Amino acid sequence: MLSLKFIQDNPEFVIERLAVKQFDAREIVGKVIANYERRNQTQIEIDSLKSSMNKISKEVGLLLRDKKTVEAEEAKAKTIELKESIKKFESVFTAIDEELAQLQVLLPNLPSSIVPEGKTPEDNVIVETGGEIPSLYEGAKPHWDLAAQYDLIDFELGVKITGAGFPVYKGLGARLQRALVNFFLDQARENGYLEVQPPYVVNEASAYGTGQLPDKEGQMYHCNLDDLYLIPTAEVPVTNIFRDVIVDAKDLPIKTTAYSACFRREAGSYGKDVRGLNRLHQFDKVEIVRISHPDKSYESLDEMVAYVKSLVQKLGLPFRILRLCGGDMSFTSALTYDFEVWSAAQERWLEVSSVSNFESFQANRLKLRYREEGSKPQIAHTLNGSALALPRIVAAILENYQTPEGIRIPEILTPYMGCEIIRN
RNA sequence: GGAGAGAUGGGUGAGUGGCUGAAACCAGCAGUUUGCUAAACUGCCGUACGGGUAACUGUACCGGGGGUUCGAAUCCCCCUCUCUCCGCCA
Repeated sequence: MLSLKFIQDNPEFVIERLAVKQFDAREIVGKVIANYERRNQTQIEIDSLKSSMNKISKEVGLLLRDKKTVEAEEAKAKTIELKESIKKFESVFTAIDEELAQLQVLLPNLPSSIVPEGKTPEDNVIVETGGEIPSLYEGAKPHWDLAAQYDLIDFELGVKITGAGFPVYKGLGARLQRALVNFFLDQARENGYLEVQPPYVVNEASAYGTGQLPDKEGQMYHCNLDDLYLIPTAEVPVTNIFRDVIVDAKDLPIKTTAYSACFRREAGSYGKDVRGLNRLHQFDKVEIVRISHPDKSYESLDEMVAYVKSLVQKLGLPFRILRLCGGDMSFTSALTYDFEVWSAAQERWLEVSSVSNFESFQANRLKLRYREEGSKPQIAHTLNGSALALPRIVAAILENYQTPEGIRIPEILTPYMGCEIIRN
């Protein structure tokens, strides 16, 4: 979330930047500033009343010690009125503060200066394309047919066990999952990311910390009995490692990676683009997360984009990188690059990664700070990216690498797969 | 699931109503001493929100919330979490 002070100091800037995200912030910014000022005024009142109160209490203590009972009683009497005023002002303060907090979470993050104007995905800017779009042979199939033909993925079995969107991977299909996860983790490690294995279930504080709560509540599976949430991405537990933490500036950037299963309800997305592996309720993903110095976060973002690019290139998949326009960006992001790979049989681009700089937006909520030698703690910047999400990568591999003889395995994966081609 | 214990600053840990934002020790930082290292000694060493150009200063915070009291880390109530033992179990 944006800091109150920043909003107060730069109201016009906030409004102008949020317009790029197609968000009209005028009313909220006005209310935030008004409430913030009222809150501070109230705090001044309360603090001075409490200060008087503390003084009197101290006096009473001293008087009683000296056995001056009468004077002590007189002093006590003076507190009655003070106490009431404090109570009154405090309830006002609490009300204002709560309203302020509610308003504050309504404001999205400001898009960075290079975010393109625009409302829909059509307005995203293609910043790079690479790889060669394969021309398939006559009779080439979409991945869901290939998955069935080679008995790699059983969607119906998943329906029986759980429901739609929970496929069962079998044989070389299962092995391909494991191969990709291992490949991605090995690459991340070689690039200096610390591998962690986080919980797949998080508490409310964590879900709030990364911004899933309060607004995206319906997108997560919730375990009622224990009031815990299934993670929609490893970003949640991994970023929350740093909640309420003050890190040493010289340790920045902190680079962390994690594999996890991801669980998403995908409420309201039925019917469109949900065939096969295109949209699942449970899928595997390797995530990279960085904590950066504010002056270096865009450098970090560039490195992460370059890293993700190296992955799709090593897999030999045709890709393009998009800089998301204001209207297509997430609530929390300041700048996002999406990676898409070409799915040759579906003849469409599939999003496989999203790499974002959140600047201080998440860190503010997380109270994630860094300390420069000898100075006060400052809010850090957080970034994350998928590196990569498996299902659509699998879809693209199956489709792009299919031949009449079988599905070839990208060379880089053959050590992990133990074979070069998937045949019947 | 049953029984018990506990939650204090970066760590260990003292503190049962007032001069305690919190002893002591360890770690850390700065300095003195020293041929180097080590040791010893001295000082510093929490966070947040306010006010102030600033020096500085007010308030809050001892798991969270409420209560008693002139005054709460300390007493009372509720909640959460952690640990130990037993049971069950990968």
